[in-house]
Amino acid sequence: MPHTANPHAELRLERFLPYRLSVLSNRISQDISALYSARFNLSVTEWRVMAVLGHEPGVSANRLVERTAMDKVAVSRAVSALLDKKFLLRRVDAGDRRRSSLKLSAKGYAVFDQVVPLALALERRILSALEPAEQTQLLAILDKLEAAELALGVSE
Amino acid sequence: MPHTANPHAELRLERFLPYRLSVLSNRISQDISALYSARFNLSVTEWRVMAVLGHEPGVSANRLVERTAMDKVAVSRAVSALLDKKFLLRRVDAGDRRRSSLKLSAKGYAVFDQVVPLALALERRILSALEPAEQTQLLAILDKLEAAELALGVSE
DNA sequence: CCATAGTAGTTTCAGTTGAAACCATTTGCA
DNA sequence: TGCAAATGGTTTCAACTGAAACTACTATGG
Repeated sequence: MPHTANPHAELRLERFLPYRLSVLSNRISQDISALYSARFNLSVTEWRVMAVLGHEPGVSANRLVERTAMDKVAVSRAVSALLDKKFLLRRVDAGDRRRSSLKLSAKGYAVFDQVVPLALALERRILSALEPAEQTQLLAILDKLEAAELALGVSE
Repeated sequence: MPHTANPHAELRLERFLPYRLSVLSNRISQDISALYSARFNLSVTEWRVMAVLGHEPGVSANRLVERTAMDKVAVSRAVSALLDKKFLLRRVDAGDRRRSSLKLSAKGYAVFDQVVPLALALERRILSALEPAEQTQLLAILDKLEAAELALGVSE
């Protein structure tokens, strides 16, 4: 039975790609943050900073900004919170005294070494919902979307 | 040349699925919101509420919460902002006076009808970075991940 | 050298957010 | 009935956020 045409634009939010990505990614981020937020009293921003420093010790705050896609205010605050918690060491750069070099302290590494396996396990658990072929496809798709998004955005 | 083993856990943020999803989805959300935030003075939350109501007129605030994955405080505020802007009509439910039924006003539909095509065009533009086969794959993968995430989370 | 411009990082301030408390109403059920 | 529990929705309050202003330092061009 044909019905009267809807005179308005059609959009089904639950089929709309950007919306789906946003909801999915927020839910996953929450799951991940549940791994460390309560146990180690870390915010998402703080954890991201630690994650970069665990892999790339000695970088500057500025480089953290590039690597984490967070803004410099957020990074500055995360770094100072982590310094308060003694998870980080800061050394002012001899050559350029505006800049300083950051790395995890022993205490910071202790946390990092506990969180990383949990995070990787959760990632595997999520991926395990997919066939091996789909896992490969997803990675390829993400590469392309990231590249396209950079091209798109140029974010004024 | 073999190097000394890194004694610490290994995590490369830029290869870590949850992180990649989060960055990608935030960038895309920003692109979308650029379509309506300045022009129509809408926040993301407000737009989402309008998007649901454009498709499902007459639902309650509570149902908006289910459908948008936003919390009820956010929905409550978005609804009241949209009422102020005269984009929405509210009618208290006769049967249950705690509840009310919401829909877009003519003014609201005018905005909705302008934004929807822009949003869909952007979605197509993003998907056009992928081969047709990949587009299909992505949708299948999203379905599975969403289902798995629901199973995982149970998000207390 | 000095002055101007640029960069690294921090602080301020004005929103925005969400958890918890709240109010109004309805639903069970003794 | 009538009263405790549940539900729809709003308000409050404290924490979080980002743009813009700021401090400190370095680079550059005259």
